[in-house]
Amino acid sequence: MQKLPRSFYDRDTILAARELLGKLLVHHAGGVERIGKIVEVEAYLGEHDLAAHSAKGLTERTKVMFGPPGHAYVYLIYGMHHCMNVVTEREGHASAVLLRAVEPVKNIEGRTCGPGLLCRAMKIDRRLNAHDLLSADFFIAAPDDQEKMAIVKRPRIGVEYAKHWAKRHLRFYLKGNPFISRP
DNA sequence: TGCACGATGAAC
DNA sequence: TTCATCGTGCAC
Repeated sequence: MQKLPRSFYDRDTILAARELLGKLLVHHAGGVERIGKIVEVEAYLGEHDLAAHSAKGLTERTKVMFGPPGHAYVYLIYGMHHCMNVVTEREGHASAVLLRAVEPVKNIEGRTCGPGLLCRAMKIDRRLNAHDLLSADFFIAAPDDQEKMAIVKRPRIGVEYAKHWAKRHLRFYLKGNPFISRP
């Protein structure tokens, strides 16, 4: 298991999103190490992407997306669910990758097939917002034995308001994986 | 200071 | 299809 370097995040968001599939999300909390394999993601490309939170510009909430790559952007949605993103590209370019589903690997209880569910199962909440993913307690790593899997491209979920951006295939998941949030 | 509205999930 | 529930962003 090899922790991903800063350079993994400091590049094209679509490329980073696709390569995050199959990687391991690791969170140490309360003396417990929880690990999930990332199987579904969505790319949010920056201020010009009408589906991205950063389309509203630099605000208190979105400032993490404008920050340096390799940090977590965690927010509360619908007043009750948390969503976890990985900030990508150079500082000032407000892009990120939303983690939509993971496959349980270690110490995972409950379902993980959805952005809110995976945060609940891995004990991720807003306290981890802006957390550096090159830290010791919260990071993403490449497994020692990652097999090459076919990737499916689909439109993103729940962003119908984003005009033509809603049609773009910026959702990626591992073909045939049973933990995908929706087909 | 008030208010409309979600990058969701679960129930009906 | 409906609803729970609250932080954020923007209008007043």
